[in-house]
Amino acid sequence: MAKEFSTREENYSKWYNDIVQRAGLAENSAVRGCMVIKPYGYAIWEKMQAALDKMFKDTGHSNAYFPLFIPKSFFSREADHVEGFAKECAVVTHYRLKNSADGKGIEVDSDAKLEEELIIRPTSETIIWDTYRQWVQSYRDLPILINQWANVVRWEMRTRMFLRTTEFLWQEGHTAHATEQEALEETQRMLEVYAHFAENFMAIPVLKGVKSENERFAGAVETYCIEALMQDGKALQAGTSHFLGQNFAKAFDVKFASKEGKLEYVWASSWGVSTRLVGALIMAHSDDKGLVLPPKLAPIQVVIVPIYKSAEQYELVCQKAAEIKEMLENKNIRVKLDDRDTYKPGWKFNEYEFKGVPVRLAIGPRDVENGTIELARRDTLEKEILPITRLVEVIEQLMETIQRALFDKALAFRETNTRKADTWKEFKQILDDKGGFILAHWDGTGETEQKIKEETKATVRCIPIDDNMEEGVCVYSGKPSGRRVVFARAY
RNA sequence: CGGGGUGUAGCGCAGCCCGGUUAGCGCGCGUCGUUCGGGACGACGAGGCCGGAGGUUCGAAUCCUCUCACCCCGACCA
Repeated sequence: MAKEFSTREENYSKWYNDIVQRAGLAENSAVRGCMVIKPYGYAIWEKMQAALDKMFKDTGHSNAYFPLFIPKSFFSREADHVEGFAKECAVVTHYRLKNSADGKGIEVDSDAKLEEELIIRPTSETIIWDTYRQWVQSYRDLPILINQWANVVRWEMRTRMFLRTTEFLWQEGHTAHATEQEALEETQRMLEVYAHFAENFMAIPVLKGVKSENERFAGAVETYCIEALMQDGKALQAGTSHFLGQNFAKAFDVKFASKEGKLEYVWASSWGVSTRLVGALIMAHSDDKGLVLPPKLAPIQVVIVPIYKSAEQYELVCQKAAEIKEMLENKNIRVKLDDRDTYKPGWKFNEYEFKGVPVRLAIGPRDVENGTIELARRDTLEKEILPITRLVEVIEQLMETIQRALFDKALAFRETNTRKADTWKEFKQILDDKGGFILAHWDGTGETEQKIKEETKATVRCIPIDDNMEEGVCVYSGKPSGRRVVFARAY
């Protein structure tokens, strides 16, 4: 009996929640706004971590860990930074509990008030820069290239699984450099790393660009970003890399003696991606049958489902399946043999389909006899029967093929959903009818952006990094513009 | 914080308007048997302080008051 599954058409956000739940990625916890990331969901995050971590190491970074708590006073050091985060900080005020007077419960011990309140990090710039001050004296101490994998807390009013939760997991890179040029290069290098990761591992095409002033990170001079388009036509910021200038160095007094013997402030960058990427992955590729995962990030790349009637057949088929599993594992393919006798084959087919396993193999007595196996692709839902002798070769090939097919499909979707708008009417029309990315001229002012946002909910997603300069007039104000920027409604 | 909604079995819900004695259904769960190439079927069975507190009443899941929790929509955001 088929279970109901919401479709994207009917109710996009319900479809999304169904996938998260039914694929076993995460569930709501007892704490409002916080989720439990379940093993399968966490396995996807671990795959992301592994790939990113390697890229960070390959570009010269080391991992370290800084405290979860940040003294309140640190926050006020950088003016824009406090203002940006003040409204969403969780604060620790006490360090002890005691039994309540009526003996029925437990309460905060008012005698145990902290002298200085601690903020639970919404991001770590402040504590890291306070630390870097100790580490830097000379140009010889630079650059500092550090990343940390951590959890952060931002007290959001409305949350959605993976896309916006009160606590989330991420990585944050924090680098210190002797020159502006070097810091800027670092910022751009990491943006490239993110773009490469998104496109080659997540199979999601991204636009690289710069944020408008309104959307810039609190405390940054410039925020670079990668923007992806989801299947409902909304944009999702998939990663950011900030050029911090000397803002934090000045706020935390981080100076170094240059080769010339002059005392100068250090230049900085910071960059991060979060578990939000899991949400992006879901919304970019999945279909009405469930999750669809790109092979490079799939915790299970191939699942083998044995088909049998009798106990003898079970033995026979499972033995063959185990051999196949080993053959594939020798090629570093992640294989699961689901030999549970407690579920039927049909049930398993559906199970792995909504879990997004890229390739499913089914093997039964007939196959064992004929030396064949049934192979089904999750992305296209195509099935074929092939000789076992060709299997390893075919699957190795298929991993590449599926990875590429998902990217191509997502790219084609983005291309058909990227449109130019030259008039205000056209602009609104596109948003109402179709959504997607809109390339339009903008006068570059925060006021205009704000007005556009109020009237349409669309924002400037980014000012693309490319050479497509083109004179025009702002779609809203009619003032001159030097290039088109990307607008969209966003997550 | 505004506006709307929902709390009944592990999950999804009906019952409530119009109070009535053992509180129901589907999925899931357990045992047994037949099944097994796209979510099998039958038989039997387990599982509920009807969100919490107070009130009205001979009698409350149902009516009243208060309270708590969660969800959706808006203002903020990776």
